[in-house]
Amino acid sequence: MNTPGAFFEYIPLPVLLRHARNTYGSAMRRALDDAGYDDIPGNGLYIIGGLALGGPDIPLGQLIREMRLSKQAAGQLVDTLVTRGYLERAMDKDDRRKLTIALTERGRAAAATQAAAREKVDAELLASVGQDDLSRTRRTLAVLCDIGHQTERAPDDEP
Amino acid sequence: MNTPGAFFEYIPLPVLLRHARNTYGSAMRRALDDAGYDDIPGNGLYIIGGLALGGPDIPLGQLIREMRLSKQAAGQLVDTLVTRGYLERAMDKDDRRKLTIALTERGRAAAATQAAAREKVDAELLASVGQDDLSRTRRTLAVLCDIGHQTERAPDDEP
DNA sequence: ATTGACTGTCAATTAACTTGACTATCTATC
DNA sequence: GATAGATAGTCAAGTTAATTGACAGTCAAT
Repeated sequence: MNTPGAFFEYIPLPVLLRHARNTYGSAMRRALDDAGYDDIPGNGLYIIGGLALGGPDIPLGQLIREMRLSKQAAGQLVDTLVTRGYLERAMDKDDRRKLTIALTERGRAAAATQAAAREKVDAELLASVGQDDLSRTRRTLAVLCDIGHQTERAPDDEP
Repeated sequence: MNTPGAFFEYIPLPVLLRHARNTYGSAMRRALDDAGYDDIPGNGLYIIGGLALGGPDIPLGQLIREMRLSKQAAGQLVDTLVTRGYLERAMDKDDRRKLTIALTERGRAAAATQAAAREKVDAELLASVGQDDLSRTRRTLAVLCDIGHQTERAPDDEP
């Protein structure tokens, strides 16, 4: 990719997906670093972004499954995000096994920074390829996600 | 994504990209596990797949930059892949600083398994969305990669 | 020859994730 | 209602992956 269009006549789709995802990842990471939110662990972006989108009452379990992370790892991740001031834990009053996580003020600010960086890339992409290709791409990616969900199991799924 | 089409009215592109990539990742990983190649570390797939594509003389440095990995981490990764019988190291005879890595027999077999798994997903995707959308998606993803390459630096880049 | 850039290694540390065992809470069945 | 099973999360220990910093060998250009 440093020698654009060379070497590989055919770049595998997973490699393209990885680099494309990385464009967003780097942009978001850099924006957050520049704004002083430089202590968010890797998957933290996923949680913070997901909470910002899904509202404060999004079930943690759903995010965990999407991330393919064991519940222990997720617990640790939430722990550090709480420690660093991005999240708050609270008990779910209907089901006291569950915990609810919500963004703090700092968390919301970080989420806003992250979303802005994402939208900036979105805008560049839209300007380059146009709305039609963008929509088709979205649809194609959604199909790809579904293909995965038909056969997969989470890391700590019981057989 | 476990509740398809629900909750989020708009799934951010980086999230879609992540899950789409994961479809390939899981499929490849499972195929390799089933075939007995169950000791390949995460980024090992990238190296093995990249070598299979680019021929035995692909510069390691290029793969490293694509992976955004420090050279030390790359060295360790190659180490374990050598230890586990997937790669061979050799000195570059023209520039004795460089080392060349090449797939062993076992490495080629693993690469073939991996490629087969990838192509199976490719085929499913093609059957679902058709060649036109697939090509447009590829092009869109390539644009996204380029957007990233305009502004980025590797993990251990000097300022 | 000597300086500087490049390629990779060594050693130690940190970060992220996993496994396994456990508690507490809810749900369903008897 | 008791109790068996499933669900949500925690605790602790261990493993793996990647980082940092210091270094040695090689090349290219004065």
